[in-house]
Amino acid sequence: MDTSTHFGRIRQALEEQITSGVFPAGARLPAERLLSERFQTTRVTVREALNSLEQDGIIYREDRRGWFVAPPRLVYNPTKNANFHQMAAEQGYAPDTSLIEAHRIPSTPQIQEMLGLPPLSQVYRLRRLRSIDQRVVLFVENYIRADYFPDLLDHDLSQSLATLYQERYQTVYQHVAFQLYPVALPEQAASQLKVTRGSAGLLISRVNRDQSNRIIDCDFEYWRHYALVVQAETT
Amino acid sequence: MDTSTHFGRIRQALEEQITSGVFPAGARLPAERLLSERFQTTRVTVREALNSLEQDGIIYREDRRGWFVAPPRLVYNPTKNANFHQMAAEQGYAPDTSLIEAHRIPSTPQIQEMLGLPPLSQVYRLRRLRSIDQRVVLFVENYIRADYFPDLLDHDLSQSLATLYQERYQTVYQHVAFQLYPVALPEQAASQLKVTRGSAGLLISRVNRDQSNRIIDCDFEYWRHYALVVQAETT
DNA sequence: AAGGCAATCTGGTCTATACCAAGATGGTGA
DNA sequence: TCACCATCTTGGTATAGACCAGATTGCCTT
Repeated sequence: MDTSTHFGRIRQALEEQITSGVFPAGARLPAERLLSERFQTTRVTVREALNSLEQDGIIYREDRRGWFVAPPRLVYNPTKNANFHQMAAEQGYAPDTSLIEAHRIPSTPQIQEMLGLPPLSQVYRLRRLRSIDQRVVLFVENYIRADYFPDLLDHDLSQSLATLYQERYQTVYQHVAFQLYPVALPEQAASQLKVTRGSAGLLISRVNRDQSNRIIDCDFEYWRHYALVVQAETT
Repeated sequence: MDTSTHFGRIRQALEEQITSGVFPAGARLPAERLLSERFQTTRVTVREALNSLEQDGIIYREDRRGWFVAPPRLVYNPTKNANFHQMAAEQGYAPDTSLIEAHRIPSTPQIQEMLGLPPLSQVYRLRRLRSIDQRVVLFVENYIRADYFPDLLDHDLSQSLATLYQERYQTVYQHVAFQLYPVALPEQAASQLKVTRGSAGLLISRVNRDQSNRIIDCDFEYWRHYALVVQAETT
């Protein structure tokens, strides 16, 4: 690390205190104003150091609540039959899903194209928020073919969809196409994830097919960028 | 976009001028000082708007040279037998590779583990810089088993390794395991990519096997984050 | 024509300060 | 007991400067 600048030294000092355990994962850092006193500098410079650490995924912020030490990244394999709860549990985290909304709505052109549906088709739209160890890391929108899953909304939607499909509809994820790209989090995702609008994030969109190769749903996953490392392999 | 703030309005104004073509892909934006005059504000606020656009991958900076409009993202499929030149050409870009250095060196513990090598093994380390349409987008380090590829350094190393392996060594990429995560670019990658240390980037590391399932090389690819969208699918 | 140097332009870093708006907290009254 | 409100704390946004160091450019010298 470059310690020739004031901001570089602040960055390094904080980083050391984090890795040495003075501030453990999940801990809140001292307030910006306090840090600027401690380091004999201004808030502007402190914020540059904090932004830099945030970029690196070492800390994250919650809007007007403070800066926190980021926990280790979740390893995410989008090619495996994605089950958030199972994946998180296997890695020793305590996962949780909360349902924000669930509706049956007419599909939009974009969704029609992704799902291969004709205009005016009905889809379910789920919006859910997922956390590991009480930390919100993922805001996800699912769009699901309504004709394949009658009465879907009557079930518990805070569980894994993969599980629900399998147990109630004899349907399993078999094939997935995904796109992944770094973005700044859009308004809705940012506010749900309680981060500042424009924070770095990762958008993963997937189109899923079942055992008969029918497209059954697609989703848009907005991840906090520090929260995961994507891993996959092919043969 | 939120235009309730000064910085939000600046952001939107710039974004409109970019999407409307006033500033085409690759164009340089006016200097920060000039923008702050135009928008009747200060450099600090202008820089916040620019940082926000940068996060979104709409613009990028080159250290002390200026701000530029980002070209469309390259679609990258890490599961296909990765050939940078072929991939870029197929998408209508003009790719180029320049060799920074190529040595035969003793492997480090990290590399030994990734390649499954005993201590003291020799590997080739290549450092290369890759660009599309004259814009540097990727800094990549390759570590290659020296025992499998005698005299590798005598060949043209600014071409695709996949091509070289195939034509000279009857070896093809067959299987790849990759990890991908958002990072702040480390010192060396940032300076090679001519961006500010700490800029957002994407690190993709891969371990490649040949048709006999032998591990033949691994690499660390540091991408400018705006430069690509990762895409893959599985069956 | 080629090389080197100096002026100029650019973003990078920094100080000092101010006000705003949302989150957290604790007390008060129904 | 619980809803509400005032207060305090926090980060978010903004102003108005300043100096530094690398990149660029063009002139001047050889």
